[in-house]
Amino acid sequence: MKKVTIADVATHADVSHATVSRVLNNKGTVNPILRERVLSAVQELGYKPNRAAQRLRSNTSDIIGVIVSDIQSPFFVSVVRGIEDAAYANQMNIVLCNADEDLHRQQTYLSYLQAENVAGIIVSPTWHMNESNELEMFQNSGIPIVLIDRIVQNYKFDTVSVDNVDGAYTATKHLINLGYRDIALLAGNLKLSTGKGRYEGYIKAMTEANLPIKDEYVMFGNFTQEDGNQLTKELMRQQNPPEAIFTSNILSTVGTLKALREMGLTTPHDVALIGFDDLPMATELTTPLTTVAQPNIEMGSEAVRLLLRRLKTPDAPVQSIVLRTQLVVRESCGSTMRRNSSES
Amino acid sequence: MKKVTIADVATHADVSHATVSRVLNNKGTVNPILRERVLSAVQELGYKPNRAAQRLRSNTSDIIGVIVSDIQSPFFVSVVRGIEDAAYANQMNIVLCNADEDLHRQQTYLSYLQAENVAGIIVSPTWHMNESNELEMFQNSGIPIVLIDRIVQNYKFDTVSVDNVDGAYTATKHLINLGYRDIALLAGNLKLSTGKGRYEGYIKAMTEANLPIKDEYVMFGNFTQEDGNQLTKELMRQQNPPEAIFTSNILSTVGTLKALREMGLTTPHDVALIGFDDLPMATELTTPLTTVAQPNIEMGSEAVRLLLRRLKTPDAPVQSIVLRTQLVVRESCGSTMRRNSSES
DNA sequence: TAATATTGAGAAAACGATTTCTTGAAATTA
DNA sequence: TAATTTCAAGAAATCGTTTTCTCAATATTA
Repeated sequence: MKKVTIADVATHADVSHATVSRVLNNKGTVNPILRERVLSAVQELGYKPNRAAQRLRSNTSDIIGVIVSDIQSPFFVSVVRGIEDAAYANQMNIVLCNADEDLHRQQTYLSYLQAENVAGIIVSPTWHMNESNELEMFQNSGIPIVLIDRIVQNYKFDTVSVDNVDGAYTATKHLINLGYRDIALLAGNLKLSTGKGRYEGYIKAMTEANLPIKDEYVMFGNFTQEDGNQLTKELMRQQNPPEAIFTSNILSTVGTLKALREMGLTTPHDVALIGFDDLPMATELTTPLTTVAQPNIEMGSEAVRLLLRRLKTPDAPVQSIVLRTQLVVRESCGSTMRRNSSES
Repeated sequence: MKKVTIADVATHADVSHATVSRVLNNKGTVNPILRERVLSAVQELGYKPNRAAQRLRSNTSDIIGVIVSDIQSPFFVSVVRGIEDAAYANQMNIVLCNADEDLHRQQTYLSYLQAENVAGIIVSPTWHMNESNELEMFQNSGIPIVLIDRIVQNYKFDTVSVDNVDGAYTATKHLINLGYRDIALLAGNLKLSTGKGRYEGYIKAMTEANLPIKDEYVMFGNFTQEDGNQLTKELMRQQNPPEAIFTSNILSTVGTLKALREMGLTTPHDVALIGFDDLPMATELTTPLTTVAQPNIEMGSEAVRLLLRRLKTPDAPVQSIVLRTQLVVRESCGSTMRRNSSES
């Protein structure tokens, strides 16, 4: 019931508590006999050092704060998995915070983590970010920050991201190669590095192929399932609906899938579909989904690696890791353009 | 750069640090003028109380430890979401630990959380549990534990679970009502309350309908996707494969879905399928999946509620909350038994 | 053997808060 | 006005560690 402290161990082993500390931390030298006494006293009493006291004294923490903008997104789920595994492997723990795409909530968590004096923070900031400068206070706070997935430029933080332009380019190009010309983009918020990069990749592929970029085919949402659903319906209800859709994040893709089903449309028959970021169930869908897959787990572990590196060498130059995406061809784009057959 | 402490605020406001503390915690009485001075000093210096110091002194924590056995399971993802939301609403934070169905890892985390002196722990224990008594030390440790989803009987902890027997009974009954007789069960480990309860519900429904329980139709796995995949293949390769399968957890269901696809079988044509626990993508699958849905989010929030209750009233009687499941009929069981037509 | 170096371990300081103790001043009462 | 109560705020203790300081005992060197 009562908390057992280092003093209890000391009296039980008949030494000073300084000696107990020395034994436990392998600092200094201590007589093997006393060491043995201490060790068995620790064992006997089930002593566990109080982390709060340790943290207060040594001013270090083994906690990594993780702030994601949507804890339920399959993308973040696997990123967090990657972080957790890497953290555990390095005897660190994570406190998981779900900002839920809410700036105020993100602020609350950042402030909390700072007061908590965590070792570092891995954050995928909400898209409201640029409007103010919440991360400012961390610039010189001594608490290192690693940005993951969503990068904001204004700060000198280590970052882990994916080559969004290239991924989107690859996706769009894939559609073009299959013969599609009227290709729609479900874009994300351009304030987001991901939204911006994927938009640019789309533009690049289209212009390179001399295809017109039509305003009515480029829909901007906020990377949510609801937006994906809504915008897809708008898209497909137009007089000339697109032949293909590139949904530029996973939640939009899910929204699109649901919208198409609700409208009684199928892929690739009625419209081709390629998504950004893979889905565990992608192979089991009505039509197995073609996507540009991200190395989610790896993103997580890389973020931890960067964080640990910075903790070890605080003055190392800022590092930005850009991982590559991978095109995973399944069936939702067909093997060639189907427009003619579908219009027959 | 330098950490700003209460002493800094005190000198800046030209008061003692006791006064600063009083202002910040609204304890005792303090002259409005000084209060104002303190408040603006806090503002000016950007002072944030050091949590480690607070925790050490007051011996309280606002952290809830959460240990799940698989951070990537859609089930736990939404449970955690429920926990996170409820925690945030009560100014508490969660540190998320993924035991990954590994007893040693679970132990490490439990020990960590205890040393960390968290306010309480919500845990869904791994199925290796009964073999030893890891939770023993928490019996009188003053750190309340809430068991969620998987219940172990030996301890006097508050629990949140689902009526597994009833849910499985409902699922099996649903299949029986549709005319299926050769109904297979993908059971989980019987050491797990969930595995056991769902097994019992199946048995109950079968015996009640006077249907034989055939050994070759009851497969035991460990609630993993791999087991689901493997066992389904064994099941369907038998001379007389079942007409219907009840997969008793979400990961088995996913495994089964993949197995069926790999074998070129479809639901409900070749075999009917009903799962336990719903899936976000259930409606978008090749055949929309019929399931017994669990109130995942609610389970999470209830667990937090129980924890907070116990923190407030440590001696309240142990409470066990049992939530109900809900049958969600979609298409994977067909609208009636198809055996005859499929054999034509 | 005397002088110095090394070692071992207790005493005490420090980390940054909260809370109790204490005291001087102001306010109330007789 | 003197005695007593109330109040406001500083001084000091406390939480449980880690680490520095200190000093006695032993080992090493000349």
